[in-house]
Amino acid sequence: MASVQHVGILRGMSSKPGARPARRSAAEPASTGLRERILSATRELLRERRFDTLSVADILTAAEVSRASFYFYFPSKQAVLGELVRDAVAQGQQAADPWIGGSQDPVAALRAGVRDGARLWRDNAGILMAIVESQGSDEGLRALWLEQMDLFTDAAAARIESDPQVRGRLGDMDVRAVAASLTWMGERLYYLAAAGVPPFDDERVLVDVLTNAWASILYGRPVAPPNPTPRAEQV
Amino acid sequence: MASVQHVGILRGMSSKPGARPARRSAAEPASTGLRERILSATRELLRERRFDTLSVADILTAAEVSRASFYFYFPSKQAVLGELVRDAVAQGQQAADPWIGGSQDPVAALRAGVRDGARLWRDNAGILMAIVESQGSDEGLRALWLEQMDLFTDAAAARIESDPQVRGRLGDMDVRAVAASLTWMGERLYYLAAAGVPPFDDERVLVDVLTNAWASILYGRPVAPPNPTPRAEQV
DNA sequence: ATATCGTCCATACACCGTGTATGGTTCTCC
DNA sequence: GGAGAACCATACACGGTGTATGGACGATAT
Repeated sequence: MASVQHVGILRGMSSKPGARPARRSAAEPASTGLRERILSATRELLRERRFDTLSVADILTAAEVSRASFYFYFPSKQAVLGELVRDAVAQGQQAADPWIGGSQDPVAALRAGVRDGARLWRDNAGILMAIVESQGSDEGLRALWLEQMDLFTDAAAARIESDPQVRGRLGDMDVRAVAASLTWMGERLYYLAAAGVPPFDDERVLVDVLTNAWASILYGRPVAPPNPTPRAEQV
Repeated sequence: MASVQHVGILRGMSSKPGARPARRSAAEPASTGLRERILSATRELLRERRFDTLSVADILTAAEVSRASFYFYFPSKQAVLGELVRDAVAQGQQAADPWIGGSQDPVAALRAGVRDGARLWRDNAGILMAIVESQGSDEGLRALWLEQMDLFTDAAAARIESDPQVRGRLGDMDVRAVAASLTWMGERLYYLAAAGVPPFDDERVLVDVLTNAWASILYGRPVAPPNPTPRAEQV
């Protein structure tokens, strides 16, 4: 029944009905475009509340926008979230694929990538948690998220393919599948960290574990954390 | 605002208001207890529909039960799901922790455990998908799921601790964290498989990848799939 | 046998959230 | 000075949830 519509959501995100705002004569330097107001109000609300506890009415109040205006710019609450997600992911796109530049030590580069991911999630916790949680309720958001994860997977898979060492280690295993599993493991752990679930709420633990997993699977070596808190010295 | 209530959900699941049903004089051998009817009707509906597209009204129709009766047995739709989840997990509890009995080859045992997990998810796809997806909307279900995952994590952590080989390999890494990451990676991949997301919708790929991940992280060795479809021979 | 309790049903209702519709205002640009 | 863009207030239809209310029937207790 609820199946093939919803295409509008992805569209609705970039459709700007008009370009220039106007009104509010002289008074109230309150703001620029309502559209932006809605976006940032939502972003702000998401910092303290879960997406599903948020009603359009809440956003309306926070953004000081009328109901009619809201629905003029966005087809739904979900569309707003969709745009926020795209923004967040795009913003941290370079942080996207692990081992960015060809650093000398691949594991160190890997760790840096993982850490970037952690920061991205920390800075956009509410938004990213929201879309992960909306997987079950909204077709459009589900598709959007799968799409984003696919990008990450592509990057990882390409990296794996390009490294004969790693590629060989994986034998006749499905490379894309391995890449995808790594991506999704990250997604899950970052989410749990954002949700405050121990032990992942400790960023150091999170990064260690994730880095170790990637390194073990790809390079076959366990990773001693580079900054051992329990054990001092030894830079 | 929505914070500290909801304790009732976990309670509500096991509270059987009465024990023996009665009514329906002679006609309609239709059924036994309404409670069971509700449960299995929901289970059945979940086989084709996502939980959030399900209304109590739908369940009512499917179970041929009145609204009043429903709320007599369950405080909410979520409570029904909660009970279904408990049942499902308990049913496959033995399949719960990987490497069950002390099989000779630890990796083979691991693979068997992973496969059991896959089956559990296949048999209860709708229910398990539902609870994963409800993480964002319901406090009670979130707690329930975290609790279940904790059980799995406990089992894995205990196993790790008991094996000096593995324990040593992990160095000064947080063992529970590693165990938890393995658990959650599984949760994610099983979920994606159930949702039909490639490449995990292929059970063989799923099992291979997961087994390889566990083996790589714990035993430091990549795993060649035991039943290579691409390459024949070599039992 | 009658009271009462537990199981169940039908129906109705209060409440809240969503998305749409209507009609009106003010500003800009042609 | 008229068209139209960018807004606002309000109201409403719709659908879902959870809570009555009132009543029927069978079982058990008195």
